[in-house]
Amino acid sequence: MKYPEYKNPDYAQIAEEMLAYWQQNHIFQKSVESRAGKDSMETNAFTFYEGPPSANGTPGIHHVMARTIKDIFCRYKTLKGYQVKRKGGWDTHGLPVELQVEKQLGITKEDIGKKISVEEYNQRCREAVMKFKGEWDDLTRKMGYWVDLDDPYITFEQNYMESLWYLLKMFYEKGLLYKGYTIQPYSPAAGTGLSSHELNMPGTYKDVKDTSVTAQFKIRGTENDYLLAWTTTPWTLPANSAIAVGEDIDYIKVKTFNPYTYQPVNVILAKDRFDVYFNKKAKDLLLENYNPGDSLIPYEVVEVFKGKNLIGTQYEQLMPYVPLPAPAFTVVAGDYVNTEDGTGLVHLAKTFGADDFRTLEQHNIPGIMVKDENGKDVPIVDKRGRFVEEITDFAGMPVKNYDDEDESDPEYKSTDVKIAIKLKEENKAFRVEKFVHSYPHCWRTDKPVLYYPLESWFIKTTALKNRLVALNKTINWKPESTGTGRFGNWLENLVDWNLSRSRFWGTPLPIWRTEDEKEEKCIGSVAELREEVAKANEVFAHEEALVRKNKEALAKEDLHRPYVDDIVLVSESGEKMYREADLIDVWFDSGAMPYAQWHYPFENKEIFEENFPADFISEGVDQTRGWFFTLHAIAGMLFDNVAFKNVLSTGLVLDKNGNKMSKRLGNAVDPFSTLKTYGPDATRWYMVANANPWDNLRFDLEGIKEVTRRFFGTLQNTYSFFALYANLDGFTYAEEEVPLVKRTESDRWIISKLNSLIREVDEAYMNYEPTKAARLIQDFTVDDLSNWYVRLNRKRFWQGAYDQNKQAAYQTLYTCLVTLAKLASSIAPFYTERLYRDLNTVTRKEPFESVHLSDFPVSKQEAIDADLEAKMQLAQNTSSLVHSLRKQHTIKVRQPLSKILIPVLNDDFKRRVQAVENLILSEVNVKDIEYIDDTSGILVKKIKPNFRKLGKQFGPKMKDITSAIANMGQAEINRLEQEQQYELDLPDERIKLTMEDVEITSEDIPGWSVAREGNITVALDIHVTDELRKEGIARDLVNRIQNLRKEMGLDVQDKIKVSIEKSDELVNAAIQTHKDYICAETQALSLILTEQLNHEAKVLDMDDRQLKIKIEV
RNA sequence: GGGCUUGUAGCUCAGGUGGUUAGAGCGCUACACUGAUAAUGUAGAGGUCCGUGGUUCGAGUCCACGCAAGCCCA
Repeated sequence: MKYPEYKNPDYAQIAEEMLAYWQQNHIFQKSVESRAGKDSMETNAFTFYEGPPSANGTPGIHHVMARTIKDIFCRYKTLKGYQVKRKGGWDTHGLPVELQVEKQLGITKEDIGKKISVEEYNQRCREAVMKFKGEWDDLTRKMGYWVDLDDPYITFEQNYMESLWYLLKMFYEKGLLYKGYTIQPYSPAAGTGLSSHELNMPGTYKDVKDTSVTAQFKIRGTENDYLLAWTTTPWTLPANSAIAVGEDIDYIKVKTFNPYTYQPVNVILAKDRFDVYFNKKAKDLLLENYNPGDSLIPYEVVEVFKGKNLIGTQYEQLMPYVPLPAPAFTVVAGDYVNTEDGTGLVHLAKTFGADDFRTLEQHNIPGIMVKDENGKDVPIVDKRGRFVEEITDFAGMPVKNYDDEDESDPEYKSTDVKIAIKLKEENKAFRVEKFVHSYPHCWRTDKPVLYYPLESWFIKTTALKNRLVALNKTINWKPESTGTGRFGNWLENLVDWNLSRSRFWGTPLPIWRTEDEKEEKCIGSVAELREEVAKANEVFAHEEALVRKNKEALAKEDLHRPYVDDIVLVSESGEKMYREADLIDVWFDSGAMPYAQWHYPFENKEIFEENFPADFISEGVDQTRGWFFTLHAIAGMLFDNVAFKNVLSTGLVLDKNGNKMSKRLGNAVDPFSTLKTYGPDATRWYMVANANPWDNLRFDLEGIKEVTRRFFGTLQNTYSFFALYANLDGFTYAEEEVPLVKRTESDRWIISKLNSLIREVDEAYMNYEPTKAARLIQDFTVDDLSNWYVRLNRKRFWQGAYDQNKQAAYQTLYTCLVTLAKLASSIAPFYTERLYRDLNTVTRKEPFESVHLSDFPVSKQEAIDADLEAKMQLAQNTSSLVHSLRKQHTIKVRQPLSKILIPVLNDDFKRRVQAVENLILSEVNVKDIEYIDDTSGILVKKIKPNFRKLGKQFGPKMKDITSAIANMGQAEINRLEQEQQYELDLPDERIKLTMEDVEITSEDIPGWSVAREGNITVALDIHVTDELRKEGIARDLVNRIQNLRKEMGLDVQDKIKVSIEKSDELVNAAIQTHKDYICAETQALSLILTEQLNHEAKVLDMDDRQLKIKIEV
């Protein structure tokens, strides 16, 4: 059996072949099954949760990135012996699906229930949502992402939704699910709330000219001190119940006069806003010279202070229609306060602004509310956008022009203007002016939108905030900052989770209420729903239509709208109960997947328990407040546990210029064509090796090409080299393992490096650092294995008998290759499969039919030889220096030189160089190394302070020490070396230096051309004697003959006869002297020098001369 | 407006705990190698370490304030 050899490997094709191999042999299933626990008590499960994608769009290249990361760690853990089940999943509900269907049908939300029934609409959604499942599955396979596609969880399935209901009921029973209100965009003209999507539609934001008021809020207990706050919605002023300031903003108190009432006032505003409110022209006017009505009003700054000094200040209610007790009318801190417009003090009306609501909620300050006919708290503006009775002066007035009044009529006064007039009269307005700003309008009615409290169902996440924060601290976040920063801050500033969505395609909220809202029920399972329906049907048996509808709805076996909406239940007191119309946030769907994917608790209880929480999840960083949060919230609140122990959040995939990819701009990279062109291995490798997964990736196809060439090309070349000669020699690893001590230095070195590599790569994977792992593997392959080990050992493979030395070389290289295949298999699963199988199928060293069924290599500590690694480093650096010197003098490597000189400053250094002396000599084609030490008398030394050590010790005196050491001459350095210590004179003291306090290097060898790097200095003897010249010519000749052999198409073992026409003396002598060498190298049976060659001879260029030669087989 | 991330060579990226010549690959230029060869090696050019202050004997590294880009949230 031979190792397969390939002419031009096509990596995409290799992937296709390996994919077919996996499918035929069920490798994925085996990789899971073969890792089952040895007995039932043993649990070696490594649990991974798949964040469900939505299949209503086609996958992009960023999905390849995200899924590569997921795949890497699942494969790695499998190699480490864990059983990693990966259940796939599909996210199927939500707004994007609805919008897609609406677009496709050419309808809007308005038309649902009119032009199209909810039933049909939802049916369309159900079809649309799996539209591209085929593409997704195809990509999943082609990119080598191992996930169970046959039995995925699907969020719209009845079982899945039943688990959701169960969880919702858990929340409900813990008192964590409640109905409250939230400030949302609301259109009084249309009588409906607007989604953020509707608010983002083009044309909703328009520039309008509104009346803005800077109001004066009188500070309690002062005569005439006022806080100034600015608003573009004066109609919200009657609802004011607090004022926000920025804690670090500078504020000033200014003594001046009210421009409308002319009364003296002291007003407080941000220092940065001073110029806007006070006219420079009045700066020199005196307060005492002011006359009421003067157009220029004098002013004087009397105090400057920070915002935090204002916090807690109490003020009088501005428009006291509805009284409130303290802590209302207090100054609080708001992180959103700025000084770009307004006064730097922000008026807060709890019912009419989201920030306002949140801030006041945090400070436990109530909003201004009135009771409606049912005794329920309602805002002072009704749902039609009009003031309620209690706002006596303005009762019934619309807060915006909702009555289509003619605004161009000179008599027209908006409610805002009327409020402004009243404030002016009452000495409560400091400035009133028109202000143009962008304000949202309802896309249906074109009328202004209000921010208004609307009822919603909430999960009371704030109740368990501290627990959620504490649990988060046990999670290993990659990168850490996402966990402590983005996610941690989000938890610290948690607000209750608004579950309600007014939509159609989603999981219905399982809550039924009586019309008077006094009784309610939360349903936690299908069985419970059946029971309740049975009860209702009994109580309402006389209402045939109701009973029939209830029965029909149940029979649908579907928990979606509209069926559940048709179900009427009965309350304890015998009232009818109707379902709350809301659907729940789709994030609840995905956050509940740990339970719902197993239909917990109705089925699979054990499986769930074994697989909760997840050991590992990974998604884009944009999921922080999405999936990561909902997973965490549900697990933390209901199960008092984390949902995942390790999480890697991935960055974005941008185009090569750093721009966001979009199909519209045409810079999106098609994943299918990329995989087809470059193959999945190079694509995955590039993505992982190029940047850390949490950093944004600038995706450039050129990068994939580079990876293909540099890493895969080199690895493939190394394999080809091995295969070529192993096949010739019949190496199948059948012989005994050659013990390490019997292998060469370079064998032991590469094996040492390999074992170091195993340890480091293992660590990198373990720490969820795939980029580090990829780079380590790549550097080892290219630099250590290919460019050093193989290059230096080439001859061992094609020269000489098949002896132990040669076997050691094969064994060493084989071990490196097969280990690399395993280490890299998590990232490049296809190519490494080919490599592993090409090797293992011949040797049968391991019983596995796939690299993915093998075990992760174990680093052998005893094989790691740090000293040897250091020595080889020395050899590499020294060789590099010699090459550099040759280069300077344009002496090619083929020309042998007699010696190099290396200054040695200590015995240890010398010992190390000597150990690799032969390597260096053959690498740089030099005959000898001469070591120069003190006794030679030609060494010039250089001394430098050890900054790290001396700095710690002497700190500020470093400048003096540095110059004192720089002034030490050769004699002083020698004295230090001999006595191991030295008294250093500083300007005002004398300190003792030891050898550890300095670094001594050799500077120069007088009269020689030297090269230096770090602590190595090398000098090269560039004198070429005739002997050396002849040897160089012989080598040149060998090289030319080898080229001719190749041109002639000869095989490696073919023998030849060589005739050469005589040339000058030197060449002739060279050929004669080195005849045996030339013949041996070129497989020549004879080499004859003749007077003249006929026309068949080839003419060779040998630098400055030509040579006629003839080769016969 | 807030939170978080990123900013080092033309490009993509490394640069534990501060230490005196800031590195790699690609690209470019030159040379070499030629039984791994549609490979490979060596060398060279190329830097305001985003900016400004500060701490320190010493800052790419620590601190503050900015700038730019990105994400999420308002």
